[in-house]
Amino acid sequence: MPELPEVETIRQGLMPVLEGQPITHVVQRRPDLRYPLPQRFAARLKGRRIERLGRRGKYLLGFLDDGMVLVMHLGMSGRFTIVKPGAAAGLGSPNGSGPHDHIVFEVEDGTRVIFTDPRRFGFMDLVPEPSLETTGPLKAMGPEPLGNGFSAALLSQALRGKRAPLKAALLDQRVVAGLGNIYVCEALYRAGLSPRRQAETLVSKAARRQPPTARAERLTRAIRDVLTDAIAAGGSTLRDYAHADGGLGYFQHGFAVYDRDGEPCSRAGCRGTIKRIVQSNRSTFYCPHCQR
DNA sequence: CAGTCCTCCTGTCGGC
DNA sequence: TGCCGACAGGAGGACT
Repeated sequence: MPELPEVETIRQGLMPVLEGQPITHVVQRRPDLRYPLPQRFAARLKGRRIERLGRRGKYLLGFLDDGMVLVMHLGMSGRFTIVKPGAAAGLGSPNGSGPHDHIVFEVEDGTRVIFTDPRRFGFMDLVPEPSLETTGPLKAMGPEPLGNGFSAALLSQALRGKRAPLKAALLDQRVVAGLGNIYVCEALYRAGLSPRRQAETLVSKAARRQPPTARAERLTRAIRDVLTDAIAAGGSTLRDYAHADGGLGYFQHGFAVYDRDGEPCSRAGCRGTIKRIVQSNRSTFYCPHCQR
C-alpha cells in the first residue's frame, strides 16, 4: 500500500516517538511476516536505541546504536499505530493484541508502536549498516525522486531501450524509488503522458549526451511535484496521529485520476473521461484524451 | 536478457 | 441476508 509519501509521513510521525530512546520491550507474535523475521529479532532490538529513522523508497530504516539497521517494509496493508503511555484503554482502542498486530515496540517512556499487517506482505529485517546499500532490497534501487540525484537525464538513462509501457517501467523500483500504482498514475496524468506509451519513447534516439526530451523533463517534474504535494497533504494529517486510534499512513487526498473511472477529466479545457485499463494485472487510470 | 504473469495473504465491496 | 467473485496501495520469482 503505502508509497513514498505515505512512508515519509509515517517516518515523520514515528520519528519523535522512536528516535533516541532505548527500546525496552519488543513483542513478536509470529515467526514470519512475508519472510521469516531474523533470528532472535526481539532480543536483538531490546536495549538498543534508534538513533535516526530514515527512509529509502518505500522502506523505513531504523539506524540502531549498535551499527545495525532495522529495515521495515509495509507491503500492501502494513501500518503503525502509536499508543502513548496512559492512553485510555478501552473497548476497540488499540492495545497491540489485535488479530493482525504482529510486532509491538515499546520505548523507555512507555510509548508503544504497534505494527499491524492483515495481508502480511510487509517484512522486517536487521542488516549491518555498511552493507545496507550493497546487498538486499536497496542494492539495485533507483534514485530518490525528491533527492538531488534525480533528474530528467537520469530518468532518461534508466528508460533507455525499455520497450515496456511507461506505467510498468515506473513501477520498477530500479528506475526510480518509491513510486507505486497510485502515484505512477497521478504523475503520468500531470505530465500528460499515456501510461501505454513505450518507455523508450521518452528518450532521444541519438545516443547519449543529448539533452533530455521535453517529455522526460515533464515527467521528472510531475513525479517530484505529485510526491511533494502528497507529503504536504500527509503532513497535515499527522496532527491527528496521536489521538483517535493513532493510526498512521492511511491518508488519502484528492487524486486526479486514481479510482476515478468514468469521471470527467479535471484538466482545464479537457473534455475527456477517466478510463480504467489493466496493465501488468493492475489497474491503471488515465485520461485518453489529454495523456498522449 | 527483458517483459509479463502469478503468487503470497486477508478483508471488503458490489452484484445477484 | 448470504454467498461468491473481483479487487486492493507490493514485489519477487517463474515463465516465455
